[in-house]
Amino acid sequence: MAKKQIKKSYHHGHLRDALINAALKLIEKKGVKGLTLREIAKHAKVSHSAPYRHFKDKADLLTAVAVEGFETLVKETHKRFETVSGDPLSRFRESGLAYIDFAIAHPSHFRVMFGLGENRQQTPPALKKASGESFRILLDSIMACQEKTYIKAGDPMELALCAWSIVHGFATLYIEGYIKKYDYEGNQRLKEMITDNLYLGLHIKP
Amino acid sequence: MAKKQIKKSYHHGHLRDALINAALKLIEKKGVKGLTLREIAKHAKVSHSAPYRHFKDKADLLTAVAVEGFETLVKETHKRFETVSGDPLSRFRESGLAYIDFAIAHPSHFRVMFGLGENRQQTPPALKKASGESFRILLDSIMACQEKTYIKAGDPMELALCAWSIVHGFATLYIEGYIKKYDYEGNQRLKEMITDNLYLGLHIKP
DNA sequence: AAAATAATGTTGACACCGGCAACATTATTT
DNA sequence: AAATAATGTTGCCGGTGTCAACATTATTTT
Repeated sequence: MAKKQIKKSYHHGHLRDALINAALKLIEKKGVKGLTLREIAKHAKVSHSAPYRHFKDKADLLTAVAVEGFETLVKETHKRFETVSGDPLSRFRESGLAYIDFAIAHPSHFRVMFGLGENRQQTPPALKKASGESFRILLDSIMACQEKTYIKAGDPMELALCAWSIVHGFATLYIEGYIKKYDYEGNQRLKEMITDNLYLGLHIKP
Repeated sequence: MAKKQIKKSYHHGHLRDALINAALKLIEKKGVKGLTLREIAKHAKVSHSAPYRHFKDKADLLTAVAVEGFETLVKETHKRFETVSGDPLSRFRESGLAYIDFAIAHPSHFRVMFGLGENRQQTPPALKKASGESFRILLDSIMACQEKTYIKAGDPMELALCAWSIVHGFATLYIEGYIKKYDYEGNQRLKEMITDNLYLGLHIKP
């Protein structure tokens, strides 16, 4: 509720969040490549050097944006769980579809979430945590499915990795333009086919 | 064979290729992000503006690098086909493993091959063609498998997309550091598990 | 063969970018 | 009230992509 302050003071008050939001807006509009620290600062109505009081450098800001992405992905996935039966298999399936839909809805944001690697020595802890929580959803639903023998036995970690791979691969190929021949309904079908093929691979009973 | 010329002339002779090679070397060493047009030119012993006689801009050069990547991927896949039985199922499997191994062996190059999308209006024709030839391998082996009823019936295009998705997703997640807990042998196992899970999804007979 | 033209490479400039240091202003602690 | 920390600004630096103007060489035309 400390949001509607009249901005008159020298200090901004919520600059860190404002910068992340500005970055998000600019990313959606102009993509990651054209994203500039100075333009972000300008949008937050602050000088070009101000961001350095809140972020070590540009990559650090982008890491925060990526974290934000994983967090909203988790939120949206949970929201979609409520629109579907409590059956663990339905949840498993829904988590994959939510992942793909998120990527398609926010391609640039999605790229930031995964396009930071770039010879990085190691993943920043905040990012590791956020992405881990997203992965956790997949892992949990797989284990729940295993308990009901919907999914074959085996290291759930590895099975989850397989599941993640297929939805991530599809999402990536889609937003990079390698899957285009199908209109929206066609893609809807494709998405389902992907999860179905995966299920066949992990299923016990058809 | 026109390669061993004494370089003394004002004109370079093979500058286009030289630039692509220089870019490849620099990409392997310093990653995509740190890649600079001026440094590429310097490595090719040419002024910072010379590349513009052969490429429209930096993105155009990177597109050429991406094309080169798909071409060598195709070559390496064919090479590996010779190390394996002529059975279409073995070839199908080998094409997936070759894809993953290529990405792991040349992560930066792989990123260039897929990291250009970035709100691109449409894929450049040369890139579309090169990537299409790579996809063609997958498509052909799937159709060959279908003829022998190794793989279930259905639009081979969609099945190939599923196969591509899973290996591409795994490769991407691996090089971005999201799959790290396993040493090399472990990953070998994982790679095989991925293709195996995929096969179970596409198989007719176990 | 000479001249005209095209292709290819160089130099120098421009605006912009990320990042840093030095300084200004405001919050917080002592 | 004074000292200190936090936060924001200004000005600068080297480096980058790109372009225009110019230089040199290759190719085509006459």
